[in-house]
Amino acid sequence: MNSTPSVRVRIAPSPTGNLHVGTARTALFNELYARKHGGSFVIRIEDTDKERSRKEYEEAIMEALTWLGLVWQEGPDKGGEYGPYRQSERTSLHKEVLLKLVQSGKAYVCYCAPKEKGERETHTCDCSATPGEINAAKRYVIRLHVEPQEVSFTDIIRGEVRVHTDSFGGDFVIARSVDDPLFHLAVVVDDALMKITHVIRGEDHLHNAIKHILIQRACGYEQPQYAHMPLLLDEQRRKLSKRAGETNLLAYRDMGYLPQAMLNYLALLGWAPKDNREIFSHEELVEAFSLERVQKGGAIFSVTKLNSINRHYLSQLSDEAFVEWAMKYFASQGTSDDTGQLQKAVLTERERASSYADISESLGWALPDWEPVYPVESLVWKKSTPPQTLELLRKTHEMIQGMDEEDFSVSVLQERIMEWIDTNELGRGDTLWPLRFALTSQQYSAGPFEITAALGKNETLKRLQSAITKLEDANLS
RNA sequence: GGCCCCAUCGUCUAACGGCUAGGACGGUAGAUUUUCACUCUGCAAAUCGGGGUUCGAUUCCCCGUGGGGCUACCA
Repeated sequence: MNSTPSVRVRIAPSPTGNLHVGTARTALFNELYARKHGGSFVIRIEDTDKERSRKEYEEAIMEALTWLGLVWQEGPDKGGEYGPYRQSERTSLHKEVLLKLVQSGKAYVCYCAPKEKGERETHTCDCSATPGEINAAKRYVIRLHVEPQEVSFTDIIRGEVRVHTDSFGGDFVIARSVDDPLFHLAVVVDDALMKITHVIRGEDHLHNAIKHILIQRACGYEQPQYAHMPLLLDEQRRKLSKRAGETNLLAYRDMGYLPQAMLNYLALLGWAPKDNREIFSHEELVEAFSLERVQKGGAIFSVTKLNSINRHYLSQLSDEAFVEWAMKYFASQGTSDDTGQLQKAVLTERERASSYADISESLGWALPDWEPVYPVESLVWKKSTPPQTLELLRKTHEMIQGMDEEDFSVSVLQERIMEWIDTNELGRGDTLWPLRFALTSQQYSAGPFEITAALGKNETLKRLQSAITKLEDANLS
C-alpha cells in the first residue's frame, strides 16, 4: 500500500449567492494543486444556512466552475466515495460526532445567554448537562472545552501562526443544538471524513484555523496542512465585495471574457511563475504551479490587465470562433442579423476588442438600425477642405459603382482603391477618411476596406450618396 | 479596542544576503497608419520610516507607521 496519502483538496462554497471571483480563484488554486500532485479535487456545497441557501445558487456555482474549465473528481453532481457532498445531507454525521464529544466530556451543553456585543471575556460557566438530560424547553448551545493555551500551526504560505485561545474567549460554541452544528464543527468533521489533506482557502479563515485545530484535537482527527491565500482586494484595498465592483464570475462571461483568459488572469493574482511568462494554458499552469510561490499580501482585482489578457486570447481564436463569440453578444442584446451584414462586420474587430464593451462601441455602423446622423464637417479630413471632400466623395462613389459585387473582398478593395487613389493623386487621407466616415459616422473604427467589404456594394453606395447629399445641402466652403 | 496577517513602480509581480532593482498591464513620446487598434522603438514610474546584524540588506532581526482580516448561538 502507498504510505503517503494522496493529496485531497476541496472547495466549500455556500450557495447563498453566485460564485465570487475570489472563491473562483481559491477553487483554481486548489484544482491546480490537486492536479499538480495527482490528487483529488472535491466540491462540497455548504448549504447549512437554510435561510439563505438556494438551489439556484448551487446550480449557478457549478455552472461557473464548469465555465472556468475546472476539473473535479468528487462533488454533488458526480458523487464519490466520501459523499454526500452537500453539507445539509451530512447532519447525521455531525450529530454523531457531537454526541461523542459531549459524552466524552470534550464538549458540554450550555444554557448561558448569548454573548453581549462587546463582550470578550473568556467564557466560564457551570453548565454541564449530558445529552440525556438536555432540557429541550430551554435554549442551549454546545461548547467545546478549551484549555487556555497558545495554539500554533505551520501555514504553507505564511509560516508559523500562533494564537492564544483567550483571544476568542475560550470555550466556543460548536452547535446550536445536537441537530444543528455550526460551521466550525461541520467543516472539521467533513474535511476529516472526506480525508482532506490540504485546506487551501482565503486568509479570512486564518483565525478560524485555530478553532478548527482545537476541534480536530478533541475529535482525534489528523490535522490537515493549511494554506491561507491572500485576499482579493478592490481598488480601495478592501476585501473584494459586491459594492465595489462586479464579483460574480459568470457576469464576466456575460461581459465577453473568455474562460481561459479569466483562468489565466486569476492564476496571476497572488502567484507568479519562476520566469517572466504571463500567458499560461490550464495545463501549463498545472505544470508551473506551486503553493510556495504564492504571495502573502492581498492583490487588487483590476480589469485592465484582464482586458489585455482577454484581448490576447481573443486574437488566438479562429475566425469562426470569434464570430460566434461576438454574435453571442448581439443575440443577448436582441439584435437580429437577417442580412448577415453583422456577422461579416464582426470580423473587423478582430485583434481590437478586449470584451463585449468594445464590440458594442465599435460596431454601431453594422447594426440594422444604423442611421447616418453626424455633423457634416466630420466628413472632412483634418488636412482637407469641404469642396475637396465633396469632389472626392463623388469620385469615390463613381469608382465603387464601377466595381463588381464579387470584388468586394478586403484584399481586392484595398488593392484597387489604393491604386486608384495613387495613380490619380487624390491623396490617401483626403479620400479614405470621408469614405470611412460616410460608412460609419465613427471617429474610430476598423479600416475603410474592411468596412466596405462588410457592407457590400449596395449599402456602401447608399451611404456614400447620403454623405454627398448632406455635404451638398450644407454648402460649406 | 483586542487578536492575527501583510508591506517592491499606479496595478500584478521578479530578484541563493551581492550586476544599473527585472518583466507585464496601464501611462507617456515617437515610427507606421485615413482614424482607433495592432506592431515596433524610447521614456517616466517602486524597495514605507528608523534602528540594528553584515564587507554588503529589497531580502535577516527589532521598533514605529500604514493597510488588511477576524473579532456571531453566519458560512
